[in-house]
Amino acid sequence: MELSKNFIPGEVETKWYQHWIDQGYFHSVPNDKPAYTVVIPPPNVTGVLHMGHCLNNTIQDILVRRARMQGMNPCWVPGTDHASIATEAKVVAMLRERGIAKSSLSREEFLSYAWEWKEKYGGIILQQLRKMGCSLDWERTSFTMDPDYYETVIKVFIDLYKKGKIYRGKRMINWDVKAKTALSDEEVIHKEVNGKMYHIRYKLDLPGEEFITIATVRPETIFGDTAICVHPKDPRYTHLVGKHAFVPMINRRIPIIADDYIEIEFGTGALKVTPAHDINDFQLGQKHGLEVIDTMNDDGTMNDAAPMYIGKDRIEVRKIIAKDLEASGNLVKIEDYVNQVGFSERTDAIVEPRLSLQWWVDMKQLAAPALEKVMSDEIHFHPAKFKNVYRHWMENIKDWCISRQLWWGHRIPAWYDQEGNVYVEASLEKVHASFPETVGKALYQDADCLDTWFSSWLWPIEVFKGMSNPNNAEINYYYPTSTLVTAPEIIFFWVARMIMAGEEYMGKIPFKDVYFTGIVRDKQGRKMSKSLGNSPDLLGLIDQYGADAVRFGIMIASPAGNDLLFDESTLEQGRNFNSKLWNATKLLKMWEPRQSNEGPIPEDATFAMDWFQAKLSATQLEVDEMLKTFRLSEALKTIYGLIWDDYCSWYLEWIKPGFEQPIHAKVFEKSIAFYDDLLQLLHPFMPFITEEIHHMLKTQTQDLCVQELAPIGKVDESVLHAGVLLKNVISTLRDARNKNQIKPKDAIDVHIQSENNAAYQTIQNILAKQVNAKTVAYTNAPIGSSIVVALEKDKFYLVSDQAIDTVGLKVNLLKDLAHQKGFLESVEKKLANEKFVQNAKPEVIAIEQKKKADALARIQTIEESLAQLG
RNA sequence: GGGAGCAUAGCUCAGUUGGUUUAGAGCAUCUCGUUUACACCGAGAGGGUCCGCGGUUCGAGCCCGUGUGCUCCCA
Repeated sequence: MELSKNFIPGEVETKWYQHWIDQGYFHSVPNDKPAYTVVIPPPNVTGVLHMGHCLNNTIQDILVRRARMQGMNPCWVPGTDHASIATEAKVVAMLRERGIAKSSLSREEFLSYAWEWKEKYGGIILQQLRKMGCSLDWERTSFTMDPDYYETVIKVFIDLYKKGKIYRGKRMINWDVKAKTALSDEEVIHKEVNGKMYHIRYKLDLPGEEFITIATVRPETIFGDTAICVHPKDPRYTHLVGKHAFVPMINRRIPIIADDYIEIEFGTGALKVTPAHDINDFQLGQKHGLEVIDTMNDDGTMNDAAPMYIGKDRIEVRKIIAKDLEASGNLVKIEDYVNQVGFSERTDAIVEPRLSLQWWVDMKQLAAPALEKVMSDEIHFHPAKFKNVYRHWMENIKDWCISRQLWWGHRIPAWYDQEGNVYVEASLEKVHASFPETVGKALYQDADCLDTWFSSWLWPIEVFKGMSNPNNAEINYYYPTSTLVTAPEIIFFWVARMIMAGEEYMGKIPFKDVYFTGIVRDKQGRKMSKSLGNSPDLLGLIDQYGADAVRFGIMIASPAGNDLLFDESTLEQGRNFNSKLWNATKLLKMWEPRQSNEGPIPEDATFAMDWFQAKLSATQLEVDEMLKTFRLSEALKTIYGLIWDDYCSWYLEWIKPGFEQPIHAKVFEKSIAFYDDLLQLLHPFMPFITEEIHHMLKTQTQDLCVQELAPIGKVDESVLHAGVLLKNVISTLRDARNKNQIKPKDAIDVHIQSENNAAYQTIQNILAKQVNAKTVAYTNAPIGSSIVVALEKDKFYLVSDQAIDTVGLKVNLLKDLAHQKGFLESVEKKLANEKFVQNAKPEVIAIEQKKKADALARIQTIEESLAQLG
């Protein structure tokens, strides 16, 4: 069979993915094997695959495929999140394009559009995950608004309400003026913005023309001012405390109060207090019993509290009012000022602090056990540094605002009567049943939906119907899940809350390990974003390089716990690795028909096989340890080196028969077996090409995907050391050839001067092949007119037809000598230090003494070689 | 303002309880090479006052203090 020049991924990927699905390899049912459960962080139902998903899901797939090979019963559950704000925003935008305003639709009409849209576009992302090779159990695909999931969310709301952990209250919330909804603190992104600081003077209610000047970045909110506050010890203002001033333009009279919250140095030292529009002012207002005047509508425009600007957007008003204040003589000055402004994560609108009646979860009690589980390492965080972040947040936890003024989501199960009484039940019928006094009354349901995360926090439980069908066989088998792989950005949104829900509703942690991936950034370290246009098209990259290469590229550049600087060159490296694997296959296939059973296995081939076996076992152990500790990138690097360097560059060259010569059948079979082991080791990282080659090597009884790992063999350390020696000799002699400009084609004669010839005899054929030597001989005395090379205590004389560059040789030897002498000196100094000899452990001293002996021997060898050069 | 983390080769990173040859890998760079697996390749080389300063120790990339720079989280 003639193989194509290079590996062509496209067809192979489609073929194997379909085959794996057809065989049902990814579908899990409870059995007597240990479960390895992973629930996907559900992407937004409207989402498309980006680099972050690629990293995150590649990692999950590696863990899941590895578990499958380890004989566990892996179950990786796919699904999507209804993502209320993001999805509703997309549907609104879609409707607007069709000329339909959301406000013209009833709730039911809007939701039918939303569902239609979800059915059409939702889940594209799940298709894309197949392209990457993810071994998800598609029969378990879940959605946070599936009927039983929906009921569960409602049930949890009612339960927490009845336990007194959910309440309704008027609080300052973050208001998204574009989406017209409340946001949780976590949904607000603070950015530095270049703004202005306006100094505005307020006329005092005193005889004469006296003023007090305040500094603010938000002059448009002056209509909501209900006090001016100064520091009680600020000598500039003490005489004014208790007096009054007038708000410019509307001339409303407000008190001047004192509070040590004020920073004397900041601005003018006098603060305008606007309780309706600033969280700190609100608290100050509460403390001092100030009035709250809301000056804005829910879309961010001014209301009738700001009579001259009604209906104008607050940002626009900021510019206009500056001019108007100037005209009225109240504007003292404007300075440039950089401040932090909150933006909505979803709509990027500037968030307005707003006083509003919302639903809240009391977090204090929920947080305590969830904190403990992580601090005690019952749940392991990888990397552990995130424990600090988690603790800090949990210890300062604030109540969770869970109502959103949206239609797409789980509608809050609360009904109100005309008197404003609240009845919380799953349906109107149940309200009537539980509260007979409501029968016959006009009740209306809360119009709001719940925060998306109020459903996501039940994900590891409800994908197995753990709430809607408690104690079913699946939840009992799969829960707690094994590993959660997610971004550190959602540690509070999601991870912390899942732990709380797990404790509250299952009495158990939801997962044992949490692996936090890095954030994917571009080469310059910038976050990937639509606006920067630095987010590559993932499917395009898969087409270009192949899914395996993309997986390789993203994993090799992804150190545990660090951000990943995405650079297409690592994908190239992945593609090159594909080629390497492909070419090694070609070589083996070329040898296949040349097998021979005649005679014993050559001694050098035996050595090569023993050595690679030892190397393979040693590396398998290493990789095992790395994967256990989630050092995936390191594991991949190690496997990469094992295949490319040890197997291809060394092993295959060592056993390679001469031109058109036969290969011993036993050696061939062993080489195929080694290669298959390597493919298996690599499979979780690069599933497609490994499965393909696995089947090319020979007729297989089993797919690689489900092949269990064989126990790891014993590591023969002495063979390993012999291999290191051989490699060193080869490299050293090749270097000498290079430095002396001996052409690769010119064969040389090698004479070895060693006290241990036996060590070289088994490997001399390999040595000859690798350094292109006609002969390898042993000697007790220097060989004239040769190139001398020293390695440890042994000397090698290379005889060639080429002229010898004795000058160059000498330079190198002298350099080496200087290095060795310097080293010897440092060792001797250490050994001469009495305190060292007294305090250091005996092993350490022994090592130092060996270092000294080795260095002395080496110096002697070099000096002899130099003497011979004359 | 509060908290956390990071600083090792041009780049991205390893470096496990302080001692395992005066620091390792991959990529990039340079030199040589088209010898039937592979130029998406092979062989080889160069490249680092381990951020500065101070301390503990017989001994510090690793521990302590301090300074500087960067990143993230919270307000």
